[in-house]
Amino acid sequence: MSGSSRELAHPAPEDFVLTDVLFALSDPARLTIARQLVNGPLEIADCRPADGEIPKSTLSHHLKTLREAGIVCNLPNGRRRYLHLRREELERRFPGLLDAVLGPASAGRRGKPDHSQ
Amino acid sequence: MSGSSRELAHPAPEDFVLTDVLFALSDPARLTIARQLVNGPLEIADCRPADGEIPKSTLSHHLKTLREAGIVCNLPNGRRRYLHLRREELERRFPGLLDAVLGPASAGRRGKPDHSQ
DNA sequence: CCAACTGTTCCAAAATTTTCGAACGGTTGG
DNA sequence: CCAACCGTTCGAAAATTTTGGAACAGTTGG
Repeated sequence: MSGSSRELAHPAPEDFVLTDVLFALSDPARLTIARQLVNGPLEIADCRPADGEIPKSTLSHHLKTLREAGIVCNLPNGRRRYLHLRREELERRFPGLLDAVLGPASAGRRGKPDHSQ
Repeated sequence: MSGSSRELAHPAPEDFVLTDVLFALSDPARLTIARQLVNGPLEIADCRPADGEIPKSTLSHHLKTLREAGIVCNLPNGRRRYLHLRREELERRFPGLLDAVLGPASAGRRGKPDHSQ
């Protein structure tokens, strides 16, 4: 009845490390995931790019990187999970960072030119 | 006589890729270098951390990563070189990003806790 | 109860990044 | 002119990250 499948560890805001946050967001796939959360929480299955192109273990690893950096919170919800941005906490720790990063729609990919804007 | 040793390639602002910028700044050594440039241009030799702990080829690679991301401009100056932040261009392309990243003095290192602030 | 479902963790291979010695290439002090 | 300098590039080894299949662990619909 209590909503507790497996609670994952989330760092406290004072333990957020700037370079870890930047690193987590420096991957196109992870940045895309973070951008999808701007409009509110999402179930993990709904964070997938297109079809089911990306293996679930790979997605899970990306989510772990985002979670350990303090960017997202991953909460159990029945047999699913909810993912949401830790906006307030990130804003307090690194003012302006999230807005600057998630604002532009130019994710791009390392090594390949980006023409999305 | 003309100040031209070897001109390095610098990307145009419209070619800056956000993930590349974030990646370049996600390394503690590179973030530190970028922070040292906030107060104005520096000769490369003056960007060194402490003594001469870091090999020059390693430093050069970090500078290359920063340069190719569009974060710094590396200009020949006699037999030395000047390094400076591309502030205006970065600000135009990714408003608020540089201020958010270079402002806090919490570089930290991946894996190790940071207590600098 | 239990089969199906969701998503994490384990493990190992592939890819990328980091590091640094050595070689090289302009530039200039003397 | 040329030896010393500064810093980049080359090349290869070490370290880290990325990827994904397989196993595992809650949760719940029927």
